[in-house]
Amino acid sequence: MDESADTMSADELVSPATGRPLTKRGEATRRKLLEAAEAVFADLGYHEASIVKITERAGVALGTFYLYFDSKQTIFEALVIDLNRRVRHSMSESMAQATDRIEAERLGFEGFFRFTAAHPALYRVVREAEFVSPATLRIHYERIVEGYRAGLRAAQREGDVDPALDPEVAAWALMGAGELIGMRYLLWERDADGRPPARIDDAVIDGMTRFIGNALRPHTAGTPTLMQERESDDD
Amino acid sequence: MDESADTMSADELVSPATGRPLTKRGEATRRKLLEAAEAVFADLGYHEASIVKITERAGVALGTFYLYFDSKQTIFEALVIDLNRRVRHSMSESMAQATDRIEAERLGFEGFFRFTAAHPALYRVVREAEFVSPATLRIHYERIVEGYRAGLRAAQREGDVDPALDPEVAAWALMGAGELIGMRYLLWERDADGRPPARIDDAVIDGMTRFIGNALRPHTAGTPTLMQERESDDD
Amino acid sequence: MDESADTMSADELVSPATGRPLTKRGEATRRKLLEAAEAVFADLGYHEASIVKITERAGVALGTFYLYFDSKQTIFEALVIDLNRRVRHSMSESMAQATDRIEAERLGFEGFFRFTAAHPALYRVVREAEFVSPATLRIHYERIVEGYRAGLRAAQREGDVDPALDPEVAAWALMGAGELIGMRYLLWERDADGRPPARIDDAVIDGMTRFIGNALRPHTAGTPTLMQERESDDD
Amino acid sequence: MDESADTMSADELVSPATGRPLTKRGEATRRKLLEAAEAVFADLGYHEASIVKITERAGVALGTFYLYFDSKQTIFEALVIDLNRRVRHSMSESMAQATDRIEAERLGFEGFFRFTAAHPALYRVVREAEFVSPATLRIHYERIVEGYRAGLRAAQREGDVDPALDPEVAAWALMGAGELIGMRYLLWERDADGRPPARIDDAVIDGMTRFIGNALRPHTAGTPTLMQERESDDD
DNA sequence: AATGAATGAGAATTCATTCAT
DNA sequence: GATGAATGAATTCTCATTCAT
Repeated sequence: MDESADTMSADELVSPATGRPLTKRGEATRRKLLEAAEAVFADLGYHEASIVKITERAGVALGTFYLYFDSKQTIFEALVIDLNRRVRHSMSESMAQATDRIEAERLGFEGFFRFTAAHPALYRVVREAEFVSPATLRIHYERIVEGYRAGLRAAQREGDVDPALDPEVAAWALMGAGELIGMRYLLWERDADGRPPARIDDAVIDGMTRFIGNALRPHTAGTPTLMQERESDDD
Repeated sequence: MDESADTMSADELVSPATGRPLTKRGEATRRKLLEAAEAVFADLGYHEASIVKITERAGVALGTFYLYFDSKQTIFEALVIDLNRRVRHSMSESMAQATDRIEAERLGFEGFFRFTAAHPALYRVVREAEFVSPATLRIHYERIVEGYRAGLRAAQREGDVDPALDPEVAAWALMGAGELIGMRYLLWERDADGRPPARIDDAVIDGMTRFIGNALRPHTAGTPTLMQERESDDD
Repeated sequence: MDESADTMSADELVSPATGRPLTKRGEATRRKLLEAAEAVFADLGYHEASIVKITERAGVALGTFYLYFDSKQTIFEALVIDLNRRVRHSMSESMAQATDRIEAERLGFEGFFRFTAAHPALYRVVREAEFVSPATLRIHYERIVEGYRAGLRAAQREGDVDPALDPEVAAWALMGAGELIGMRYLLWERDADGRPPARIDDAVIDGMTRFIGNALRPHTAGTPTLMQERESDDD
Repeated sequence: MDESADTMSADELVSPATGRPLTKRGEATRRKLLEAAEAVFADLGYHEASIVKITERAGVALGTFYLYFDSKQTIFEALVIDLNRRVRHSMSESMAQATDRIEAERLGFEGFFRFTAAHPALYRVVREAEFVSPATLRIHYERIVEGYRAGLRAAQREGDVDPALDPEVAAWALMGAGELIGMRYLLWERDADGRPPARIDDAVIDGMTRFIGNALRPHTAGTPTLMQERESDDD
């Protein structure tokens, strides 16, 4: 997996202290910190992690941290954005193999699962953003949904996906389904030796595929009319 | 909504300090603490919350806390378990109205959304358990999945749900879908006045209903065969 | 000198943390902290002083500090107000011995000098307030000026002090004169052994007395007309 | 006011790093640093000021600072000495206008007030020296007192000033009086718009003039005898 | 001469938990 | 049962100073 090729989007990095662009040496140190932060947050979660632990792991002095990041929260956010880029990269690489639209969606999941399996602890980092930096989590989800939605729309135009589906709603539903499946069968699962699995069990993948296929594929007849009887239910 | 009838499962409460069962007065204090904790955790999240804030809100002295709970984590766990009970109550109450199996699933979602809408900040508490007490979150999810799975199995036996679906996998997928939809359209959404909506927009509910209906309903022909060509993909 | 009788004005002390009134034990601890702070600020000045040093000197744990004071600045301010009370006490005790109005003013200085000589390092604390908490320094000066001004007014009514003097301006001038004399001849002066003097040299007291006497006493004739030629001089 | 003509006494400046005399370019950089330091110390006070802020304001790199000054304290001291020169310049320029001895003293005050009014924040810098570099503050005060004392002595010889006054003591008293009046009526005073006044109110100047005139002028008869009854008062 | 990255000691502050009353 | 004072480890962040380039 080469998604970690570059660790950070490089658009004009500047020192938060001086506001000046980084020198080459500075950029290298910044990268060391980001990599250390990734490891530490994955091991300990956001709240157990500390800046000392990050700088120790990066092999730099404590004060150096503040040359590159304003706070623990700042580096966390940078990391989430970076991880988002890498997950999407893994997903789109996977989807590129697809021969049809629905298969593409399925392969998107596989790319997602592959990333999660390769960095089991890391995906936890992303989810913790809900409690650390909600705005950043929104960005993460919205960027993924955006890809899904575009794919679903295109598939609807070509008749591969049920035209009655709302692509936005379906995209959020699919992402949620994928996350929980990933959490349940990758992060919680342990094999006989107590180790996390390298990939999701085939049976689960089959189940997931069927579920997605059902949900998305166009249906000829007898389609749902249930919602007609929805009445205004309140508490 | 009467799901808050009793705030805590009451099976033989004992003081963690003395190990003795609680007196009536003791039970009242314990309940006050739990209610205060609910409010404080909802307002501030787990890490910003503090024992002093909880005891202040409960109107008891700091030391009193440790008469009833071992630690901040303990009371948090008690709260999550309690919330789980209340969410499931809301769901099953809703499902009881259903006239058919698939509608029951849809109504389950509505019960879930209703609870979330009524206590927007509270459901955040449950999700935060992933980072505070993962074991407790598993319990929460598993209890919900259990209900789903049983429902799906029964529906499959009666031919209302696609027999090819794995009920366990489908249950996790559905729950994930529901959570993300809830988060997106209840917790993040704001109306014109910047207030969270009391309920999910009808169009979204329709979209969700279609999605679920598709995913679950039995399909006569041309069913997915895509997975046959799944090959061992690695990193 | 008994001006240190009570170390703190006692009007309803409350914990800054809980806002509740202090118990007897709490008040004792608070006093210990205040006394330690007095010593530490006097030894080291505001910026070299630290909360650890204060609590170590007080013999309490670091965290205890925050049960009684919000910050280093807060305890400093409390101390300045307290010292102000004690200086004024020393001054008014001294003035009570006077047999005439002008002598009273002179004795006021002596009371001030006596306090400064008894706590040489301490008066530095008060002056440092200019840079730490200007508002508190204003309070300090204004309280002293208030006393002066009242005394001068009364003396003017009885014909003991030049009726042409502005009592407010004269009060500030006198206070400034006293402070600098005190600084020069008490805080800077060292005797043969390098020790600060216990009192100001008589010759200086005489000089000061003459200066004050001149400045305040009514003058029969040839009084100043200098200001007539003051013209609007600007930069 | 041209007192800022040269910002630093120029007797053979050398680099503290190399010990070598400064080049022309070096002197320019040194001056930039000193001017920046003046602004930063005035804005923030000694402790809030930082070397980075000074170098940023000067538009040079952080490391450059140590080419010209040994430490933060060093540059502060250099600044105080410089300000002292400028205050005295302002005072003597003012005194040169006087037609008699006592008026000269009054005009000295006006020069002092004019400087303070023109650089309200700056005079604070000088006073802060008491806590940063007491030795430097002594130099500052002693240089001013020296001028006063000489003036008073000359005036006494010519019979313009009370011969019974101790010129040294009177000088310190006058300086203290001037400082507090300046602080009270220039630095604390705010006009209707909340802005510091450009000059001291005439009434205050009049009051001050009367005070000084009284204190210094020779008095024909009935002069103070109060001090004869001074007895050794101790604690 | 000038640069700016790196350093690390030191500061203030928080808070879960204990325990004597 | 209830109280609330005391504890102290741990955390984040600042900044004067050094030094390799």
